[in-house]
Amino acid sequence: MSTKLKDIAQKTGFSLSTVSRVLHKGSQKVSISAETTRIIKKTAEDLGYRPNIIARSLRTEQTHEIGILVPDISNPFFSTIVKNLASELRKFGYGTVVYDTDENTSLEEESLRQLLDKRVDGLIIAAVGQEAKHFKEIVKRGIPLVTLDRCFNDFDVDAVSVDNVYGAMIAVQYLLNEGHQRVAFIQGLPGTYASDERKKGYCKVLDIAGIPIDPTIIVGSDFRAFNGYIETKHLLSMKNPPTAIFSASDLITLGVLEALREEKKIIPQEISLVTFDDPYFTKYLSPAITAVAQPIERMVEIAVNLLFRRMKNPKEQSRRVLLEPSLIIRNSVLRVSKLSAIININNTNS
Amino acid sequence: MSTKLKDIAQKTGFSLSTVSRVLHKGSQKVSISAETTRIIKKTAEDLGYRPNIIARSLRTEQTHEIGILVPDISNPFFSTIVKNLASELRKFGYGTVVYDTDENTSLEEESLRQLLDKRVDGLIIAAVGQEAKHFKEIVKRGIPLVTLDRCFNDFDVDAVSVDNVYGAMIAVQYLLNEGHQRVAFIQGLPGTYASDERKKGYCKVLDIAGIPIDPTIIVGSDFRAFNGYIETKHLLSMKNPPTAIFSASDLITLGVLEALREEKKIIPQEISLVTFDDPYFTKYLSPAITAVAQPIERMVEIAVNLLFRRMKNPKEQSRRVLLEPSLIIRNSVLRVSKLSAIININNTNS
DNA sequence: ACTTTTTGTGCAATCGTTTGCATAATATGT
DNA sequence: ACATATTATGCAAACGATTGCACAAAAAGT
Repeated sequence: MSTKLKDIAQKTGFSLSTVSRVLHKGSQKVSISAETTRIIKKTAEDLGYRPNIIARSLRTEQTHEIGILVPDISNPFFSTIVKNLASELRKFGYGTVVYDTDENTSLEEESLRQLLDKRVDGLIIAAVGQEAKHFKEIVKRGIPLVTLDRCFNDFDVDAVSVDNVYGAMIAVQYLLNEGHQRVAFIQGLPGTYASDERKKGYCKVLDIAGIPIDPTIIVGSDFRAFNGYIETKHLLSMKNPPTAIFSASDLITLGVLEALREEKKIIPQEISLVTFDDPYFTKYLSPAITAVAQPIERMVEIAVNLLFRRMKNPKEQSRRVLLEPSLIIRNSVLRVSKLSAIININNTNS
Repeated sequence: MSTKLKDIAQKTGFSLSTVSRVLHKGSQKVSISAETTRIIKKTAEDLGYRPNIIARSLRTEQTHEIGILVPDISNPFFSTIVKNLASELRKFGYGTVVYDTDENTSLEEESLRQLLDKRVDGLIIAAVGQEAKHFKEIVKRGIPLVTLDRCFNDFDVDAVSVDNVYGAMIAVQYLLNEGHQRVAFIQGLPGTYASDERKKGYCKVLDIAGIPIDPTIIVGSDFRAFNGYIETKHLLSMKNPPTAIFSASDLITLGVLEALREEKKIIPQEISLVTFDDPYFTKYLSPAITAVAQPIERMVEIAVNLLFRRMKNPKEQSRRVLLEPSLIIRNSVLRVSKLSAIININNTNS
């Protein structure tokens, strides 16, 4: 087996405690002679000592692991988040344990239980829905938790997300200003924070512009590509089809693209498109798609920050950080009339 | 704190050992009365007992965790693999610890060390390059290891991968049969198994077809999108540009698409394109891209199988499984002349 | 009725660390 | 020169589980 403290103790003649104290920087309360330190460190090096973190965790009741819960790791938006989280947390000496909840609340509960069984020191989660009772339980138990991207309305917890209402507003505003009057919205899973907020933004702008909201062109039921596909097919088949589509997420947009290709509709000549999320592939498409970009690196950085703050100071008032998304204008929107009534919105969202 | 065995022992009056034996199905060598079992199970339930897996791991020297190493989790090919691995391993009661090596050998070594520190029970890896000495070390130490996707030439270890040579061959064969004479190859990181094998296949078909290999149109230096972008720009600027591009991976292809869009080249009218890998977005593009698809689910299944077999039987002869990829023909290739010399290849790769 | 086997339970060691407390040796202050 | 402070080290008890061994009681075999 691998070397342990005992081996080093035996070889050097020092006690287990002394060896432990030398090799474990933490406990500086006690002093150790320079010579002893040297000898022990050298011996440890020679023997290729690596601490048994399992034993350490058992004793210290800390794992230095952060649990991460995402709805779908194969979605590039989340895999990018996971990648960034891992590298950010690594800087602070923390590892990550990632679970994919498959946009499924019961799998989410199950995964959460597993993470707790693993005794993670904290959690960063992008929740499936608005069902928060299992998470509230966690927080009550004093386990640091930060929500990322997906927020809870009725749960006061550290959170970071993009301002989804505002993001939807700038997208729809842009479409209207280019002269579109009939803009469809393909939403994600109703009940999820991201989807509902985006819908709010969509409605708000139509309202400001004085365009009546037509519920028949607010469609969609989840965040996957197939949803985008099926709803686009449906929208195109209407007697009075929309001239533009605003899509609630990157995957949905993929489905939209597939349907448009099948139906031989040319973007933007025959239909315009704006999407929420700016996955890496949007800029490679022809035409490139106009998109609402989320500052992922910044979100991740803030999430980690909030988490560590919480870990240091468990009693502190919780904070909710909303970041401003930006509209990246590419070539997927047709200007259908000369500018008439330019509408203007301000980001007055809390 | 959470309930532990001791609490249950105290509450029921039985000893720690008895409680442990009831709650831990494993040790069936000893029998326990049905009544006792009932009482203890009920009490455990009531108290919401959850075993401390850290303590358990310390004692049993098993973590029930499998370490996974991938070069880039934000690449959809690998994030799909990770997702599938996690769900497949979960079926067997194993968790996963995922590390992203960022296509970087020294980060790979570092990650490997971390995984060992975590005492994972086995490893499934997609290695960065052909540098295998750190992995050989692992195998010598008796830790079960399976390589996935990326194989080592000079390292006899359980491995599963697609037949990359064959995959490249069917792709290039198809291009030639559609009448292309000048086919460029944009490779990935030279020295990696995947890239080198695909290049072999490319060369082999040209050889069979009697077309001399032009080293100036074998380009590229890594698996990322920017590589595809820059090399496509370069290929298009040649005095004698290729009529078709065969791209070694999905991300490279994204870069190719970006460059083609910038240069206003229409696919397939002005340039044809076939890509290795069949990431989920290929079918959403217009035109849809012809691609060499890898049977990811099958690869994952086999990798997990090999791993468990190895864990059961450490001495067994190692196996290497090569799966057959398939060409998914879509609309990114132009037929440039009527069929003349149809070439035929057989999958005679070992 | 007396061995032998089976069944049910408990004792105590162990896994590899960390850390509060005790203590010996040395240094410092007066 | 003596009291006190500081420095350097070791002892032993945790952390929460698993498991070989011992042993009593009950069942089975003769």
